[in-house]
Amino acid sequence: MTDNINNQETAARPSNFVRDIVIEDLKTGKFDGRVHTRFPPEPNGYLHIGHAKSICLNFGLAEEFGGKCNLRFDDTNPCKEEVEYVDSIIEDVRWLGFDWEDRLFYASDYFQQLYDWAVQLTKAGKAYVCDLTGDEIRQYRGTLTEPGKESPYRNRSIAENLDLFERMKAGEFPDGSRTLRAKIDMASPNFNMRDPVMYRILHAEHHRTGDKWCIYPMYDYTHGESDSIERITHSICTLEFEDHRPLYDWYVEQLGIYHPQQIEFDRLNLTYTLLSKRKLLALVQNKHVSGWDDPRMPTLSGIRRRGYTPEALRTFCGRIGVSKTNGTIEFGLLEHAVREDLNKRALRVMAVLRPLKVVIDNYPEDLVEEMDAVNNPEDPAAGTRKVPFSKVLYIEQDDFRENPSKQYYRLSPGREVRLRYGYFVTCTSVVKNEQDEVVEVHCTYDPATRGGDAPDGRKVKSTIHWVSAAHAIAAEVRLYDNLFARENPNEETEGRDFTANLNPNSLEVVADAKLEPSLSNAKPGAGYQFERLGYFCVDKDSTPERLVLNRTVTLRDTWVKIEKAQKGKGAK
RNA sequence: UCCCCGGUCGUCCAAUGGUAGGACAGCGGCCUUUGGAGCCGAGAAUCGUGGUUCGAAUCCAUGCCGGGGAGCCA
Repeated sequence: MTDNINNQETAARPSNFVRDIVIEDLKTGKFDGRVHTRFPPEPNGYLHIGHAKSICLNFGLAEEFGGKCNLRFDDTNPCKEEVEYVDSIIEDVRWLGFDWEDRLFYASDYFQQLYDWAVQLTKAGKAYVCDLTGDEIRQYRGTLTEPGKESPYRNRSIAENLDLFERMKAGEFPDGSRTLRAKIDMASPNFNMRDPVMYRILHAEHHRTGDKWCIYPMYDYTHGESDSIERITHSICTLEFEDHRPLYDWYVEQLGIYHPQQIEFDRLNLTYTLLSKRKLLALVQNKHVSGWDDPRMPTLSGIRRRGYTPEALRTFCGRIGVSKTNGTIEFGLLEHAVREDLNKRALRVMAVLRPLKVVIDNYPEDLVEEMDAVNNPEDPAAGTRKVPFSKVLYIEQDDFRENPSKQYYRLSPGREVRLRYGYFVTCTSVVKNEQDEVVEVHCTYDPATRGGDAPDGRKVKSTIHWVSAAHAIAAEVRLYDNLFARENPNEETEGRDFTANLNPNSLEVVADAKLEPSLSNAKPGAGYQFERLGYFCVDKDSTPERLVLNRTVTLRDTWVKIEKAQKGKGAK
């Protein structure tokens, strides 16, 4: 194990305080040189990118130090949990590329053991059955500044407690009528220690145990013991559980069982993004999005459908670091991570989102040439393909300007540009409609520049993409922007809830994009770079008749910056 | 108001008493058959005040600011 501490890979990883604790524990032999973590979601919603951070941390630590990481469902509240969520969580963690082998567990697997331990604590006088109502418990608990009062049921005899707890389990009492509570300290400055509830009565169907139980253990009572059963060494959770650690420790100490170490880190916050299961659920239920896997959602299923790769996500999670600061990561860092990954791997292809017809007047009427195009300049092994070229083409509307500014150097009247992998063409005239809009551009081409090279060495400032009109495939392309218009979607706007911050333009559907023919058998999930436009992937809504694509992310675009700066100047 | 946890470039993370460094963003340049990618460069921070020390982002005190906490949720 010392080898694991000192090997080069370890040294190369960025340090963070959780990792430092693990390294220190390995050094001192605290857990006999073991590293055993767990990722413990409650199956009450879909996983989002915030969970990815936790997954990468937990599985990553195990990976780095030759340890293990379990997947465990914290399913102690049957009212909120569903198998649909269990299934999606399993799929998402796998997709991220992690493997828990045969260590898939459920807190509900431990219900009997947990019950037995509760009996043990009761027998030891450390737990009691309380008949206070929810409201009364709250009143007795005290306030931030005042200590709580002891429950009148606190000093019941052990025999009575045992009897009542058994009858709670047997279903003799209605929901909410009694609880089992730990007998700790009603005057503790930490609310979690003011006789916390261990068990509540819930006559509810559990997605795994059915109606076997009508009492369910609380998170605080369950978590440490579950970790203990699984021999977890480092129980990593988010910051809001810091105040719960004394209770976590109390339970395992009173029980005298193996004691894992809880460590808290900061949860992920992303600009323009909401990472709260409750609010994401509301977006789904109120149809603000098409579902949990809407490509605008920060869920792993949404992100996956959007075209992000697991590699990009893992890189991102590694790069953002782990600390105890409450920070917010800029969304741009995530985008950078996908671009970096996709740039290396995505096949290039030409597609025109908003077609403008181009006629090359001096090109033979019926000639079709197959031009050689490079599939990925970053990866020679990806090879080349043929792209048909003909007299009538589509180019991007953005790539033509009748009255260009000085800095605009794409196609305009009288100017020569390169059609990528095609020819140099010069604009000679335009055709306009009644609204004075350019609907057709006429050009001449230079036959000597076939493939895009000028034998006389002359240069053009711009290279633009195109597709042959006769060969183009029509497709629907969905363009996405931030789901929220505000950097912090939680910020209230005049007392209205977070949905007031939704970006009305987060989805734009381009109904009639034109794609080069090599895309004809593209399969759902496949990702491409549309040259000069961005990364796109085939959506599951595609049919054999009609492709649907999602824009994953645009390419970095310095032109929009120049344009914005120009407009800014013009305004002043 | 009481308890807990934090405060380092615009953002996120490092520096573990010894030259404050990296990434993203922004800016300038080079290169380019993607205004992409790549390459180079400059700029940019230790919350305030005292103290300990030869030496403090780091240790101590205090103030300020931010986050979390009064579920029979997790």
